Amino acid sequence: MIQITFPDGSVRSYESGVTGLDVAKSISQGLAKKAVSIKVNGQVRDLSRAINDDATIQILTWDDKEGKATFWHSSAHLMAEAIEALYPGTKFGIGPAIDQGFYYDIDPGDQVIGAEDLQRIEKKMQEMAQKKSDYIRTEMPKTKAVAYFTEKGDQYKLDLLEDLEDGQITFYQQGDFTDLCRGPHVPNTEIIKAVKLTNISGAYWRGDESNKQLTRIYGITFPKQKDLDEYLLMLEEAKKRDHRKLGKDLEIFTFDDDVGPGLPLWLPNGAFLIEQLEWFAKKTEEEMGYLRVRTPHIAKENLYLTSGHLPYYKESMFPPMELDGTTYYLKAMNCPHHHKIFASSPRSYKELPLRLAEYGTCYRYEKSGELFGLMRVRSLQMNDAHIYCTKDQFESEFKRVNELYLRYFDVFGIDKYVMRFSTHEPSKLGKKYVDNPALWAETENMVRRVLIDSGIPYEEVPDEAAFYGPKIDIQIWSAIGREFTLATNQVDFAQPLRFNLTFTTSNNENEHPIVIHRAPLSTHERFIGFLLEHYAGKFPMWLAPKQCAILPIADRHIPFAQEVQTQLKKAGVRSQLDDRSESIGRKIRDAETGKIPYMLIIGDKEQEAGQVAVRKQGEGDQGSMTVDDFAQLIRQLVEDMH
RNA sequence: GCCAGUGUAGCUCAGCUGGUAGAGCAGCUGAUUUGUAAUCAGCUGGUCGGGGGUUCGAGUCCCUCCACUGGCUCCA
Repeated sequence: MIQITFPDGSVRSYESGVTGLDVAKSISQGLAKKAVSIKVNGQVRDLSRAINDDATIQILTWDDKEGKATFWHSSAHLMAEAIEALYPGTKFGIGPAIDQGFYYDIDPGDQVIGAEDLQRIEKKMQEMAQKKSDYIRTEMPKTKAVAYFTEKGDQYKLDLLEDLEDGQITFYQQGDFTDLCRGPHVPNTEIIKAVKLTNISGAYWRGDESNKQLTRIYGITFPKQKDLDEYLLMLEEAKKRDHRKLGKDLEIFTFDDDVGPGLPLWLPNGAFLIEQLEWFAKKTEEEMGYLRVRTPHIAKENLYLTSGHLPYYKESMFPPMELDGTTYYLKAMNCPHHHKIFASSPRSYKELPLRLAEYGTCYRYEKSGELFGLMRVRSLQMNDAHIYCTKDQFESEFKRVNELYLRYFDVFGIDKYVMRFSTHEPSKLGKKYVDNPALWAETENMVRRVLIDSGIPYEEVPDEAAFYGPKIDIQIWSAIGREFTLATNQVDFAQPLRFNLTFTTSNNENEHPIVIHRAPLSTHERFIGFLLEHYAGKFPMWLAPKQCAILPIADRHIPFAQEVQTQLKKAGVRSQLDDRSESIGRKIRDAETGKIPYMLIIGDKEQEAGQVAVRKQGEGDQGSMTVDDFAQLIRQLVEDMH
């Protein structure tokens, strides 16, 4: 007999060799039906595998994150089975579960699988799922596994096998499909009730651009049709938040073929947002001791040779311009210009930390396939600043920058993000990274300490640092789920050396400062794209281009409405007057869909009482009040930044 | 850049197997003067992404370029 400990701490005795499914059944039939896999001593396994020793277990279902992973991984196999049946000779790469579903990378050879094939595959999967095929786990020696895939001619699986240790290789089979796989899997296909293949795209084998591009098919499956319906509904809702749609509807920005891809044109509403953000950033930065500078959009090649960017970054820069025998580049980053400002006069330790800030305009030649609305563009304006400090000041300066981030995040209500701490890979010193092991270790430790001291949860990712130092990034997700770096905060001990930036210490010695690159409000482009989605177009009062719409009921109310507008303008409230000969219902509808926070309805009653009837966007009638009271309400909301 | 797809009026979209463009909204004009999410009528508007080809004839078929979309790769 063995002792099995459950998540609630209770312990039961079972025969040695009992399977996960038996254990689930012993608790309840319901659980046994829902169970997809089992966690045994922290390791997720098939329900059918025997448990031979005392163990702590947890039966996993669809409701568990790891249960979903099992479910989707098995679904990927089901999709592969369907593809093999429909497109014989297809070779298979990898087919993992992901956050929202699964994918399989396949090589259909000469056959082309396009979007219209997805429904066919979906149907086949549903048919196959109903056959209730068991997922059968087998083990075989590597030599036999190699022989199997050699016979099948699947070079991808052979490629994967090469990296596996000798010994027993596990396979899973369901129906006629057999796959090299670590597992685990659901007991049988029947549990997969609803299938949706979401999209199809290319993906390089093993993520390497120099490898062959395979066809990747993404899908998602559910144990109930209702879950799928809900998921599809959620996708629809997300599309409504897409900044590209909102940006068009709310007249924030546009693109034009004659201007060029990735070069946004800011419409008046967008320009207003930019100016409000700049006002806010400048005010905040001034409070925190930053000095504002301004630099040109281009510079000589030499500047980027000195900075070290050119070899690393050339592909991302616009092609050079030749002027009078000299090569110029459009700037892709502001730091070299700022370093030159630091270098423009002898610096004393008494001046440090020196914080130079600029909403600098940069141009980056992003590959055409990478452009994405406002989130990924070729002209961008960065909320940039460079802080030059001594090693002793570094930790407190870095901390101050973090505090600035948190302050901003509080103002904008940004709570769904991941703080990512990127460190270097010691074996790549001198290649990918500047060769200064001591400074890497020292600064990485300082950054880590700041994060821990501030109690900020973070994820550490090795080998993702900038070439000049470690960094932290704030990762966010767009409405349609694409990941972006919103803000960044980077340490740089390399460029001060390259530019030979120095300051005089209190001992009258020359020393190199450390530089912190920071862009807490990202770029105007990405930040406004993010805000559009974050607020679903309903900007807080201080950012709303129009704070209220004045809606006269009949034409005879227009003169009073104009008076109201004048009065509001004097009080600093931004309004828009709808003097069309339209019904009040229509005017309200247009203001509602235009996401204007407040509507002021003016009819006979209001005119007589010298008041306005206030309606709040999305909420409805709020009753009447005087214009002064309304202006006061708006001013208060602006002040609270709500 | 790569793979797959899309590209018809300002916007959202019809247009079957090739016979030479259509709706709703927006816009303009007029009527209407409205009480909390679309008043009515008339009119304007497109070298069907650009170029080339096949054909008696191309929005529809082929080639090519451009842009966009979904991913991959890469990054604020």
